[in-house]
Amino acid sequence: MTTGETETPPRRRDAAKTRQLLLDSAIQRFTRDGYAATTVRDIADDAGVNVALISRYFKSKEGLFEACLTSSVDEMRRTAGDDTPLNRTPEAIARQIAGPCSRGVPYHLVLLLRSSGDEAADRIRLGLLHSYSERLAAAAGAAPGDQDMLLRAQVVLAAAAGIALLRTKAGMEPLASATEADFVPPLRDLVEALLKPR
Amino acid sequence: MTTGETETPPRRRDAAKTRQLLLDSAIQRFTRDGYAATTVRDIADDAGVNVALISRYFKSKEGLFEACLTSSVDEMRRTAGDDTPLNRTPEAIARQIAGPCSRGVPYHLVLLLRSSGDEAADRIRLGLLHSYSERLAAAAGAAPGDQDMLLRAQVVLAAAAGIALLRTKAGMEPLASATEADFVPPLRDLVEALLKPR
DNA sequence: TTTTGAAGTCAACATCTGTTTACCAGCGTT
DNA sequence: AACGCTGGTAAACAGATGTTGACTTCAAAA
Repeated sequence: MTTGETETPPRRRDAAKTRQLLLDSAIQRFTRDGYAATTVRDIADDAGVNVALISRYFKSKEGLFEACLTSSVDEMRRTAGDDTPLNRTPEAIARQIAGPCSRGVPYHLVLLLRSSGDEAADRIRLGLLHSYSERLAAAAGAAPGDQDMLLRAQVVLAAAAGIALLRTKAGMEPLASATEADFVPPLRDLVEALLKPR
Repeated sequence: MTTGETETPPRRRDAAKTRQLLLDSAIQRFTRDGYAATTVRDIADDAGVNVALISRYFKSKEGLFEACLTSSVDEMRRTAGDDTPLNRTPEAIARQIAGPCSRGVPYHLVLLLRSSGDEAADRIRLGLLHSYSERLAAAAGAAPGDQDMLLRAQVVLAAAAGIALLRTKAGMEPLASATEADFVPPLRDLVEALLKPR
């Protein structure tokens, strides 16, 4: 055989699809390795396209990172979104936090933790974190403007982010290989304790 | 005046002190910006010495990072150390987590979260995280080998790390500028809920 | 079929980054 | 005072990295 691999047909030209391919690869890399440790060549290779296309479609590496954040934020709003607050029992919240760290809320939270030093990216990040924590506070039955409960909601959010990070990165047992079912009971306790009506 | 700044006398020659200067600057940078986003020139400039000294005293950037972790771990063991478990009430634990994020446990935890991709560094990190979580579980009255309680202790640790990270990085209000006193009540609730004897 | 514009590639660029090598300067010893 | 050792500096190197501009190739419109 002439080519080393199982010959993929030369990939029909499609700007939108290529853009999405780059976006997906970038999200994976940025989430796993962080902004600074990821090179545009890594991303392009993962996507199987040429490096120059990153500059073309996203203007720059920072532009690509912003696009990743925006995409992640959108998907987060869609999936973990604006369903009725009544549904958001501690159990349901805990289950979201405990979800698989390869996708879902924990996955997005880890990306949200990544920083590029770019100001626009920081605003996007802050926007989601803040709105999410407000929804969390509301779900706990807090009146709008209840700063104490808002702080507690943000503590929950921060805790979820930290847990997601350590689950994937540190390899600390038994946390690293605990199943979703293992996580729900402690996390339910955590959410209940922090978000209980006062 | 001939020099632009308030003339410091040309810094007496002292290898140990210079080494420590580099270590301090490196810890600050690595903690704030992460491993990949920090350059050895940044560190050297902060310390006011020549870049080449990093290679001399720490062999390489990775060597310096390992030294930072080791130093941080040592100090953590010393300060938040092996005092009698009886003293470690939920209140005391919460107070440690709520401490100033510019030093103390939260500060060290953020550095511990940083990754260089280096295997030796990962071992150091993992070592502390694991031993710390075991002490936490023991303080909660868990029998040795109680995997369930160990998992809960690691959740506490991860939560503390996430909170420390978001406190310093994201600028999310009211969390970012909450005082130590603001943090203690919610964190006491968190610790009690997760580490209560079962 | 020819034309045309967009999709994709290639190679070069300027800069940055970690590291090394050769050199200089202070301080104690003899 | 001369020596030597060690702390410190400067400059250069090789490789990596983000970005750009010219070029090629494909597919649809004319």
